[in-house]
Amino acid sequence: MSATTAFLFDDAPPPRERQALGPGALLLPGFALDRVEPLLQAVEAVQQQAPLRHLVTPGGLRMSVAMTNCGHVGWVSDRSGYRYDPLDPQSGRPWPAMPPALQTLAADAARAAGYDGFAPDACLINQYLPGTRLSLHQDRDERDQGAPIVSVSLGLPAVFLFGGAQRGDRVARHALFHGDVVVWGGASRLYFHGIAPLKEGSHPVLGERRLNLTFRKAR
DNA sequence: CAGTCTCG
DNA sequence: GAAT
Repeated sequence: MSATTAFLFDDAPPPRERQALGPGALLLPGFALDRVEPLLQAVEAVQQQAPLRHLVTPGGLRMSVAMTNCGHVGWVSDRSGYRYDPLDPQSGRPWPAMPPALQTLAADAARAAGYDGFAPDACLINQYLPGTRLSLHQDRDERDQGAPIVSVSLGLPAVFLFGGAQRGDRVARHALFHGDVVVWGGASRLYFHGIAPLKEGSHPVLGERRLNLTFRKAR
């Protein structure tokens, strides 16, 4: 048996190596794994100040993802459109500050993907329950579109949809697991992306849900 | 407008 | 591609 096919018969999954998803886009498998506990503790603290809630699109439709934010600004959607807001519309107070554990992870992951000096001012926290999806979209509400996007997956696995610059471009599907980080910038900064409906399941740490942390430099 | 939806 |  060759070394490259041995994994087919092992108990352990094959090693997952970093993978280019597009020009300037990289999947870093397990990059956040050794920091999960501090990350979850930080997220818990944020949620306590700014609870997860379902936003409404400009068309008036309720998003299936439950969201909250931390950092200087937070991404919000309502009947008037999308925007980054320094205040949590639900409380009228500023979003919780971005915990150092989150800021550091985002900067480290960006650097590992070739983006030095990433200093996010916004962290969107998305909770997916089974059935939750996020339709194909672009991240284009950031004033600073030179900075990359850093996305951290925790809990249940998901299928990441990664297309191209045009909505009609071919869409690739990539499995994302607990601890994975995806970074995209440069030529793929405005690429369409999304999450397929989450499959049922239970994760040993997070239970029947997936958390996604998305870091942006909005201004 | 459209981070959703549905039809073909 | 329509919708709100």
